[in-house]
Amino acid sequence: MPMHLYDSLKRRLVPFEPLVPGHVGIYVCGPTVYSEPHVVHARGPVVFDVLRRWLERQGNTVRFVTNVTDVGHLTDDGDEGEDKLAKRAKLERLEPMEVAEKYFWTYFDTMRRLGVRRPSIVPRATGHITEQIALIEELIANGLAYEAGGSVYFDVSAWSAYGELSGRDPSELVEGTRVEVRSEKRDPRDFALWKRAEREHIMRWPSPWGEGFPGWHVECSVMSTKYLGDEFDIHGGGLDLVFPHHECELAQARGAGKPFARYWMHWNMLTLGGEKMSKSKGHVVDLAELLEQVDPMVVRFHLLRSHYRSLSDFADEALQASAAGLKRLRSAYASWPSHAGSGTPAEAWTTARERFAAAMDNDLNTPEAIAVLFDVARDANKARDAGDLGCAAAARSLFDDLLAGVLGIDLTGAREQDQALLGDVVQLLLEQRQLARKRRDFAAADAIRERLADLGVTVEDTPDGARWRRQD
RNA sequence: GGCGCCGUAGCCAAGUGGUAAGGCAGAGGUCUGCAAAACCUCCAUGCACCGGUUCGAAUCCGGUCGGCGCCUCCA
Repeated sequence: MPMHLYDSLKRRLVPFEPLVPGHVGIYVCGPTVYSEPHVVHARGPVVFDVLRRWLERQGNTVRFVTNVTDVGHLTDDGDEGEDKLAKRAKLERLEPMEVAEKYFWTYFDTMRRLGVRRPSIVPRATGHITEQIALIEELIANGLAYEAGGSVYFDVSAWSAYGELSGRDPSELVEGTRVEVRSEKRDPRDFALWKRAEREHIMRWPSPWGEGFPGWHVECSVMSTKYLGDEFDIHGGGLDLVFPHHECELAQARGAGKPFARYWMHWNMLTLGGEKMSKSKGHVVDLAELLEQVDPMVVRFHLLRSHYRSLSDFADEALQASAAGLKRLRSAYASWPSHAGSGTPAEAWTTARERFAAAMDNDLNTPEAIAVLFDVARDANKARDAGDLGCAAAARSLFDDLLAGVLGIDLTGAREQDQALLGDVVQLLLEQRQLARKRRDFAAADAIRERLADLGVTVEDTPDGARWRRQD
């Protein structure tokens, strides 16, 4: 039974088969690096990080490409408004590239805290201007784009498939009240591939049509196919990118003769008290602030506790429930022995592993996979209490494998805390022992030293007080 | 106006034709000097509502009500 994924283009669950067996190419639309990351930026990276880990575990080599937009993304709509980077640069009195650098690293540092591994390649729009110009020239040659006043537009009327991804009828798009009319465009539905740079525009490159800058959608068509091939496996993004961004990407790529993505995946929005989090409405949770209050792993765990195609609510109560649940899994894990003395061998959890795999293979159903782990926790605690340490140890390696390895939930953090705690606890015992020595209760003092020695902690009395170390 | 999604216990959240996962919170119990943790038991005769199809529906169809998203920048 192969993995099944929901394909947004086909609008149904389909078996996933990589174009080249054993190799998977994934392209995910990354952020426009012009401001601090919000929680909304975390869902896609976390979900795709898990997808990547799961595919690799099936023996695939995954090339994971996430772009970073650093030019061409305008504040208002596709064709008017200021460039987001340029606007921010003015505000902060920085070079646009400085703005991009700053938020680029903030973004990836934050993602790393959430356990998101670095992409294989992180292409930037400004680094692929020549490729974008080449694609635009090809579209013009194919009769799908035209130049007007130093700008180039995609001719939607010439591409009948336009609307296939978002399920829109191109002829009805005109009816939309908010499709603006701009004189140099032949049709209000047309979108910019290349924009003429006005005199004051600070981000500009030479092109066959004069100085200008690329439209927002072109970069993804170009960079995905450059690094993954004209046809590649998975293209991902937020649900709100389906239209117009992905629709336009698809039209541009196919219009240039590229088969493009074979599977489209879109994650759903985050809500706060039932309302969609929206950057433009200021209704968002700042990630840095949130991470001061909760363990990054709680955020990751909470995101995975709902299916990626469902809404996920970040209300405080919901987040706290995740924190409490994760705490239970971690403390259970910490209570299990790391190596089996005797008892049930590793195949004790075969069924659990199968259930976990079935959930993951079913369109990455992480909530169900997590439910399996809670079942394991309960059963392993029971085994532990019954003295079946082999079974508990096997559960521990299962957690290492699935909770840490596949879902990317860090369990060593708990281990480091345990290490710190060990020191404090030994110190406490030494204080009690010192009190015993003071009242000349040497039997008690010696008992403490011997019991610690049994546990592998050597105590040595020195003129400066007691010292301890682990015997390894 | 067009397209689409959703409505499952106090909260979060799976399940998409075979008789309601899991988590949090809550109640009772075992254990315990008392707690905590852990474990056990309980916690939706019902999945917004009304019809229909079916041997059988939370799941399919129709309608009603309610919430939301996209059609502008957003992940």
